[in-house]
Amino acid sequence: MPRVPQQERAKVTVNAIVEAGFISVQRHGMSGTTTTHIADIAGIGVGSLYEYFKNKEMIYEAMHARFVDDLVTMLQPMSAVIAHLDIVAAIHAILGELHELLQRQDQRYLRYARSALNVDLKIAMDPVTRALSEIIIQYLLHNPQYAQLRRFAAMSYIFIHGGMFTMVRHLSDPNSPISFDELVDGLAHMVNHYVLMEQQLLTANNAPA
Amino acid sequence: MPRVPQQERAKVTVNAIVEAGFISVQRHGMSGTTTTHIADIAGIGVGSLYEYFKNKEMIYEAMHARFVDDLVTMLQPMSAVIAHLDIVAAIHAILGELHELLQRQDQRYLRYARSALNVDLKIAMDPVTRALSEIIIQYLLHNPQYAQLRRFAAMSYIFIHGGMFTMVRHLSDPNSPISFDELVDGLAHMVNHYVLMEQQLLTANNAPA
Amino acid sequence: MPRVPQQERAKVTVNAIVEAGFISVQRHGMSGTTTTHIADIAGIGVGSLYEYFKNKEMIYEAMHARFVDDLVTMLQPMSAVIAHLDIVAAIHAILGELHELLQRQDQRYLRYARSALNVDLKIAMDPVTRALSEIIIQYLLHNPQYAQLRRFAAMSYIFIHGGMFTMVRHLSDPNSPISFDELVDGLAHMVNHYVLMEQQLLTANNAPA
Amino acid sequence: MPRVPQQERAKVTVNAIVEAGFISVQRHGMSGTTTTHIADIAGIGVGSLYEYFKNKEMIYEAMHARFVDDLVTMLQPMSAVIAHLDIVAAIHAILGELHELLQRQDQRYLRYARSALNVDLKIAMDPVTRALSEIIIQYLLHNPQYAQLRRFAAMSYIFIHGGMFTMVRHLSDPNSPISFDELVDGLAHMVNHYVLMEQQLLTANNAPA
DNA sequence: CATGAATGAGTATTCATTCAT
DNA sequence: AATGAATGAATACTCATTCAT
Repeated sequence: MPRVPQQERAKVTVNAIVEAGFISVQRHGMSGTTTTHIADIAGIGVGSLYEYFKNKEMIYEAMHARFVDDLVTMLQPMSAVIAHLDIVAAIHAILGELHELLQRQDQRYLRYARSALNVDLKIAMDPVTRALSEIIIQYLLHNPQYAQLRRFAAMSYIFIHGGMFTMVRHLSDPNSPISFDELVDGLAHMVNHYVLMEQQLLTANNAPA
Repeated sequence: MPRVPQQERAKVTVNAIVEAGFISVQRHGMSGTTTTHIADIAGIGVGSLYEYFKNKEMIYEAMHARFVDDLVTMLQPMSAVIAHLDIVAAIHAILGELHELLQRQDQRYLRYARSALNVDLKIAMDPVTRALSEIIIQYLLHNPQYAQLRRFAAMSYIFIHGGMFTMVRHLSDPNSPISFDELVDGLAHMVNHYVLMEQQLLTANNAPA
Repeated sequence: MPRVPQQERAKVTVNAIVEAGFISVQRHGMSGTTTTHIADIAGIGVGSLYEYFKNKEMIYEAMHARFVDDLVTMLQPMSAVIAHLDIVAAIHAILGELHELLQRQDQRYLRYARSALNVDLKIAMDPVTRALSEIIIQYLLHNPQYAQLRRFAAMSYIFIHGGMFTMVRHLSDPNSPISFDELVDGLAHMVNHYVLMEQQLLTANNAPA
Repeated sequence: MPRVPQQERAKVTVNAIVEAGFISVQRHGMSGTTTTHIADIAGIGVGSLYEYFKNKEMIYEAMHARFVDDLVTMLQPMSAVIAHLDIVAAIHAILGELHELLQRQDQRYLRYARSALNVDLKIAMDPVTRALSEIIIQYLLHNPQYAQLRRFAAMSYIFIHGGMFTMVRHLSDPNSPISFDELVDGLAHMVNHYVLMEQQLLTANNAPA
């Protein structure tokens, strides 16, 4: 029965375990990661893992929570800045930050995402979705001309899931036929053109005087 | 040492093994699949697996090849029909076929893709990319007005990877916030609007003579 | 190094540990009992167990001593009363008390005996044997007609071990073919008939003068 | 999923595992027995245990079945002989055989019973009870004078459980206050006197006309 | 060709015991 | 005295792979 970390020392240990989890996935992949690996990297005994985590699965959950948390932490403060950019620049900004996050610490999160983005895992991306929605809402408040887009939910879903996956895949693919900048530029214009065209169509529909 | 199947009987066995692989992944998931499962389902002894495949990994490779092959086989004949459709209808047609393929045989391929589409596996999607390119080329020959799109490679990459992943994820997600039709419609209009806007911009650039 | 409890507080703790031992065996069985369980129930830290007991085994020993002690404490005062009963009533009295002891505190001792009465444990039943002997001696002093029974030691041994085991087993067996009263009655008459018959035989042997 | 042994070789292995189980319990006690011990003694790999037994528990079950089976096999043919003996001789005969069975192969079964007779284990002694009942019935057919004993079920229960346990305990106790012969003699006369006295009482009740 | 029994290195998990605070 | 975090040896069980028949 995993204990709730009460002492400061314990919190340090819990943190070390999660860190070690990322490092192990980085080194051995997710299915190649063993509890012994994690314990060794964390510099603790195997038994200690089970002081704080019911089982290996719970360590992965904690890792995922950390990942999502860092994603959200990265996204939240961007809202204010992004609202004043045009769509292409805004997406460049967001994906640039994401890129930096994934590359951080020798691609720790990229390696993790590569294994975890397997659709099997019931990855709760909800907090990320919510953080992005918040950004979009702020954006729309500053750019009301985009306010009546159709297919809003679907396009968000596609952008979040497809965009994330494509980016992780691209960053992991040494033989990609396109450059990273081309990918980001593509995603940005994909959104931009969609929005522009929608706006145009809506205007045309409303104008018919 | 796995032999190359020379007799007809051997080909039948190899086929049975690959089939059994899909069925096992369907039943137990990829990480829950064992060589014994596969052998049992295929109706042969475990030892026999190794007559035709060097190891388990090779069976997965064969399964992937089969999957890609079926994807390509599905795509190729669509070329002719699609060329005469508008973009939205064309994408609906393609994704509809893909949907049917993934649902086939009690979601055999969907279950497989769910496990396999994690970025870890060096899934060679090249043949699929090539088949799609062929469709697009045929499309452009019939619709020369779209011929000078910018970011062609990037958009293909995004569409193939992001689209595929989003679709598999959506089909596997019981709590998706959008319907399948909304997803397909979203993907179709994403492409359509991009193309229309590009065309408009290009026309504008070329006109002002 | 376990200290001998000198302070009052320490005695309280030792007692709490032994109590906790019984409760844990009751809840989790003997092989399911861990030092952590015991410490938690006793409301102390694991480390503290080792202040008073060299190891887990010693806790079990203390529990056994307590059990035997309570058995003896129960038996001793019965001597006076029993001496005035006939054999059947006497045995009913003794087994009735034993029954009550085993049922006490939600079958605390019954659960313990169930695990402990396996022959592996070198359970020292000597004090119990001695207490019973004392009862019998008192009984014989008041009932001199039974004084020259043959096989006295063997019958005591059989009664103490076999009787105890059978009773614990019966109380633990939900599907026993006989009722508890039948069991007690059986044990009582087993002894009674033996004694009566012996007496008869002895009288016959001594009489023919 | 343990396979059903089909080849002759497999049956030999299954047998070797059960044998090894007894030997390991003999050497290390039941709780000291590990799957590795058993495999080593059986001269096979650990994995092979699990080819034929779902888990360690199932091995113990097989051992118990073997033990009960040997007990029954020992008892069954005694019926004919015993019917012609007086009660004391009959019980001596039965316990003598039991003694021999427990001593066999360096006390293999004795050591097993010592651990297994723990009341915790839901040891199904039913077949043994049935075999003994058969003996008793045959005995009564030849000795109709004993036919109307009261407390028949209870006395059988006491004799089987208490007698068995007492015997195993005695054989395992180096400091027993009585000899084995005294024990057997005690059990025999316990039954004999009970029966004699019952007969006497019944006769007295029926006679007084 | 085919088999399936045998294998054993590898894995997650437990728990009595220690010891720094 | 008391604690509880840390430990790591030990354990049951799995499964890809081999090889004698």
